[in-house]
Amino acid sequence: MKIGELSARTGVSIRSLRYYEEQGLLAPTRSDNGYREFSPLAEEQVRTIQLYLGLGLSTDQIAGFLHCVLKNREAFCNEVLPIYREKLAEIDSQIHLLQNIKLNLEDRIRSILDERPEGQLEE
Amino acid sequence: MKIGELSARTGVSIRSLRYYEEQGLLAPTRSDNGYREFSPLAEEQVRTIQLYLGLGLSTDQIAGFLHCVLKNREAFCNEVLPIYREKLAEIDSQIHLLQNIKLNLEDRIRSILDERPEGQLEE
DNA sequence: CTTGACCCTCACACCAATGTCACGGTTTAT
DNA sequence: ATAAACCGTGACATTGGTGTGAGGGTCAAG
Repeated sequence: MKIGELSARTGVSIRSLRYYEEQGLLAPTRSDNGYREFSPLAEEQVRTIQLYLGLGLSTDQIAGFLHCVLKNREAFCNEVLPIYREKLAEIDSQIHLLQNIKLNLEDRIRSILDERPEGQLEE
Repeated sequence: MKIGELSARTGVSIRSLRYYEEQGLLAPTRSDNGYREFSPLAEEQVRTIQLYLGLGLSTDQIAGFLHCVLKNREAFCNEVLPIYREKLAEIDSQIHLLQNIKLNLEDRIRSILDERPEGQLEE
């Protein structure tokens, strides 16, 4: 199938599909006229890519194990687990950072409300 | 004081101080030779800017209330509270997003470990 | 007068996936 | 044959605070 059909089937923009190819995540053949020709399997492949992107992985990381997980169960691809753990640690530290900011903001909001219980105006 | 001194006093890079001026957060005068001349108050001002940046506010948002909070208590600057609330909502939604991803990752890690209790290798 | 430590402006790089032009070739249907 | 609907490549924009480098003034001490 051509890129337009793959895009329509998956909901992923043509631009992104071309980008995935550039990043080594898709490897369509080329027709005589230069058009990309995708196998029917590409549809599931694109959904798989989207799934990993949704987990916050980069195309680089996905490229490291995509060929394996397309053929095997994830559990048998040794590259996956360390990447998951790395990502999890990263997410955790982001969450902590955001929670600190959140507490700080809540404190400051509370201070303002305490200090200005009425709807006072200024400036 | 000149920009180098302000940078040394605050720990903020010269590059950033120039950027803050560009964004309307600092307004140094200029000496005859074109050098920026900062008032002693600029030091506290820079610390205040850093504080708000640390809360995740943009220079644009800070510019909206900085002149007020430098003269009054925060509670009397009406622009502050809505921005805090907006930011808080944003932070909250980011935390939720990250927590969803986190749960997802943890599930997937658990699945892998369940499915592969031994240190099996492949590929 | 020279050296070195300042200062200035302008401008590109970064991160990473996606949008969006421009410009041009191909195919399909009328 | 022509228009519409595809497809191709290339390249710039986005986000936003900061790093970095080029190229060039200013000034104080020796």
